[in-house]
Amino acid sequence: MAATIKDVAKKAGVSIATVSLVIHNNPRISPETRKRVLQAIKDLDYHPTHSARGLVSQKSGNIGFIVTEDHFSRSEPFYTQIFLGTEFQAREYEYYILLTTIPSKYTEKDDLPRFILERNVDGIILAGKIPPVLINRLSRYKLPLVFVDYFPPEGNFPVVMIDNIDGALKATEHLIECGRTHIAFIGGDIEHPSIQERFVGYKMALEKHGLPFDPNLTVTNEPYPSREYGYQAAKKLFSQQTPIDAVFTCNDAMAIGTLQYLKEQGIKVPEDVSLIGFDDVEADLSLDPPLTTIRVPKIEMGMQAVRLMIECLNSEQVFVKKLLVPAELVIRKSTCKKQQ
Amino acid sequence: MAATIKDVAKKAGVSIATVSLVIHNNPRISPETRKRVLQAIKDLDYHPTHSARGLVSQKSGNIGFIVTEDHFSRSEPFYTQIFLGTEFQAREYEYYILLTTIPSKYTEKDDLPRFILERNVDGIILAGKIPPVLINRLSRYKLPLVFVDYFPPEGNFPVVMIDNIDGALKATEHLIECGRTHIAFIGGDIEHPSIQERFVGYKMALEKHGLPFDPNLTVTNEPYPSREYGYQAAKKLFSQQTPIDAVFTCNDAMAIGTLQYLKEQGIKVPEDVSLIGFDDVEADLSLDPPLTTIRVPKIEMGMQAVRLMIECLNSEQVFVKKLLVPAELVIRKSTCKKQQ
DNA sequence: AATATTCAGTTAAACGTTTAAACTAACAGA
DNA sequence: TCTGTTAGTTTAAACGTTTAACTGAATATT
Repeated sequence: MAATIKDVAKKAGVSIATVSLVIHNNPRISPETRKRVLQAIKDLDYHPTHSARGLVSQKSGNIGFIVTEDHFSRSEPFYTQIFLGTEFQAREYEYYILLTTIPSKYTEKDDLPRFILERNVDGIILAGKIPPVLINRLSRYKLPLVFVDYFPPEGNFPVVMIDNIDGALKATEHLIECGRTHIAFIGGDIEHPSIQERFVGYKMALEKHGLPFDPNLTVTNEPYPSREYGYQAAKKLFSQQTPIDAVFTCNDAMAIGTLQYLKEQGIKVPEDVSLIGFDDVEADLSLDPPLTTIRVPKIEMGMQAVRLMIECLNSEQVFVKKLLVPAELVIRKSTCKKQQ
Repeated sequence: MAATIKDVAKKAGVSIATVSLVIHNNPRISPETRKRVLQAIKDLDYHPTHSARGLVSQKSGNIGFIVTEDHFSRSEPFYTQIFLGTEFQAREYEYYILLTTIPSKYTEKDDLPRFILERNVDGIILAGKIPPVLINRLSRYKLPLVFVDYFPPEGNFPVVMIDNIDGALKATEHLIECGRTHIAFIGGDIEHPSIQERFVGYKMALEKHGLPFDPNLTVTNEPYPSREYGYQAAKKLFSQQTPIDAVFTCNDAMAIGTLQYLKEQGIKVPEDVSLIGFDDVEADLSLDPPLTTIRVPKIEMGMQAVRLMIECLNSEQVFVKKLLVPAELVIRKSTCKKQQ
């Protein structure tokens, strides 16, 4: 049987309270006693039991992680990486992460995650789009909620978001630094908040560098940011007569479609048209040429979410911090300096 | 504050023991009392607290999940899916999964996962290759261990494995049913147990259907089952004069490499040469033609692992069951009937 | 010298359950 | 009528911690 605090106390010749105080670095304990206790702890390989601690402290030591089923199991492991980030950081702070997936169309009838009912989490991190009805139900428990990669439409919560504007700015500026002056934007569905932000970043970069904004160079009405629609968008763009020497697509999937179209048309990438995406998905590397893109630091986002959560848990008053994590330019072979 | 068993007891006018007995369906309780208690539980939305239960029952209600860092975060979400499977099944049985990643080169010096020290898991599921030194350390705790997708070289543990032989058999038989008679095998590193098994399945299918086994049609000495080596292997294979009308590659990555080579050589897939892979990775769908392959039921494997674990936890004597989960043929466009 | 303060530790209650053992009332058997 | 049995419920201990309140000794203050 594993050692308990009683065994340690007996071995060190003190009361169990003393052992506990030593563990919590209480200054009331004399150096000698502390040393004896520490030695006993080591000898017996003692570690306080999770449940016992949890019971008396009324803290579970766990953080819940909620994500919809399809988000978590989709092929691009975006949320998996975020989850992994939370795991790393939680371990650091001696918390456990309890993951649960929920149906994408969560309704009032569906169960609440069990960890809430059993009071087995001290707070909850929610990743990606979460049905409002669930958010409502959760807010009734007075657990801190932290959102990652989703800005809840109602309520005021701590969130960790990608800095889309900054990322798009970096992408566009990179193209400008390559000497490109006719830079197109392919955006998929402009209703989507992240895409809107990326569009803003694009325009900011143009303005900052004194380039004109030409609506003819933008396609923002495709229904979905997929490869197929990337292809379609490129087709629209290049069927006009406007000259184009660079394209910024708002995600890598669309960039891949665009690339396919350009190749079919015999347009050389990166020489004739330089191409930059957004996301940094696995497929980028096996493209020809490998895609220059903006990397989203997924692991980092997860870590930040946990840090926000810890702050919430340690502070008395509710506090709401919104965090933008910067995306990073990854230069590969689909962009290059323009030959004059 | 959330309701406790005391609140329920008071509301129903019984002792807390009665409430507990009702919850555990103890037959000693009279129907009327039971009904009253159940009503009170419902009214107060009472759920027993996890830590309190854990403390008194000396069970954590958690199952640990260990996987190496690189396995979990690699691009193809193989272990993520397995993990997800464990989550689904664990939820069913009212267990929580506690995931932790470990360094791939785990040494004696590295920490044990915290959930072991804190006695916060009742058993551990280990996915993928696990360093023997860790297995040794873990076996000293008397927690049940269940392995998924890895057959530990020492010791006798419950395991869940892919039925590689059956999968390879299915793949090869599919090619035979397509009327192919000169079927090549590309295997990567034959030292790897799964690859050996797939090789066995391949040979079994040939024998079963009275086709000769020709060593010239096999490449099994590539260092690593990657796209590049798939390309190389195909090159070796097709540089000989032996006719080939189908190829079974032991995984999809090598199939992709092989496909690239065949296209470059102007060999038509699936007409001239039909091609089948193994694994069913995401990329298969965006190939031209989309790859016929053998799907590994990852979610199912995770679920099975949990079921095995539950059996371990509920049975007194140690028991060791080995499970092979069948892989499934997924027909796409890279295979077709041979034109005579 | 008497009293107050500080130091270093102990005592005991509490957290929310489970469960063996004890209890009580009703009933059956003699 | 007394004893034994059974059914239904309660009592109380236990699980392994934390921590407020307490104690006794040593030291400081007057």
